[in-house]
Amino acid sequence: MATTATWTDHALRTLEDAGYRSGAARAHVVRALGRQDCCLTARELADQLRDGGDEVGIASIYRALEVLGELRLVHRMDAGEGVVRYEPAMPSGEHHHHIVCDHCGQVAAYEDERLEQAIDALADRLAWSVDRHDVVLRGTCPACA
Amino acid sequence: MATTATWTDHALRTLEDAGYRSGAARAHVVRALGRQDCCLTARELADQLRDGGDEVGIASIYRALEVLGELRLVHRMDAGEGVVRYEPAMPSGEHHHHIVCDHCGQVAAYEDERLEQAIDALADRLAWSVDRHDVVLRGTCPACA
DNA sequence: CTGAGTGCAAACAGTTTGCATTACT
DNA sequence: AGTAATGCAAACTGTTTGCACTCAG
Repeated sequence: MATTATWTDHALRTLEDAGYRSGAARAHVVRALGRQDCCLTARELADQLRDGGDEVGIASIYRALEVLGELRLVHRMDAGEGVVRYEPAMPSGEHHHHIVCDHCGQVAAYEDERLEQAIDALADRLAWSVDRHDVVLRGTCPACA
Repeated sequence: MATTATWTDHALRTLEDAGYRSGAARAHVVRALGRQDCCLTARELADQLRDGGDEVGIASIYRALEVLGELRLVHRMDAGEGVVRYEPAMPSGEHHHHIVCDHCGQVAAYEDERLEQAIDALADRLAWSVDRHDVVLRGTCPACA
């Protein structure tokens, strides 16, 4: 992820601008998220931080993720197996979607412009105001096939 | 749902063909699902059954839903707020997707042919074998706007 | 100094599992 | 008769909350 520093800085600044005080736990969470290139769970985040010597209480991780989600700095994504995954959300709105392997549980990312266009066109047709979307594909990954 | 009886019968027959014995709890779950036109949670299912005088233990409901899911008779869908929703899956493969209101939590269904085509084309391009997909839109419903 | 931020442990909600009982086949 | 299906209650898992303590502003 070429934009690692960019997102981290953007996130920290957005937090400050929104009036949040700076604290160690939240900053660690932000920095760890900035290093990711795809989604991860709260536990995975906790494990990474602990392994990196920056142990953060799980409650603080959830609280940080909640705030980041409200500020639209992270995107919550639900692979559908009872765990929520989180990933940094680019301010540009650029994003990808996920495909999950039914056998090994692996989660991969993909992008597709035509899909985005279809969703935009659909959103215009609906009486709702649509501001986000998730497309989760499921199937079998090449390794499990 | 014009296909209520059809789906219920299809499901009961598929269960029998798969070698499952017929039992009251599972049959009640199947019949209740056959009456739905959109997704509902295990608890909602339990409440409906209880209100209809057919009380079924929550464990049996989950076990029935698990079996039905394996047989591809129900589709699990995750609105992303910590509860799994289930809905009957048509043998034809015909299906719809969902849009969730951020404010009131309402879940509505929609269909879009162009979206399906985009996903089919995308699936062909990927090295994975894709057999299901979910598209969840989020935003604000007309009532909350 | 004051209150936001943090961590721990307890509380919670949804789901799953162990086990004794019931009832298809 | 034998075994799958069921229901209850206990166990589990991921997430949230209450509360005392710390630290940024």
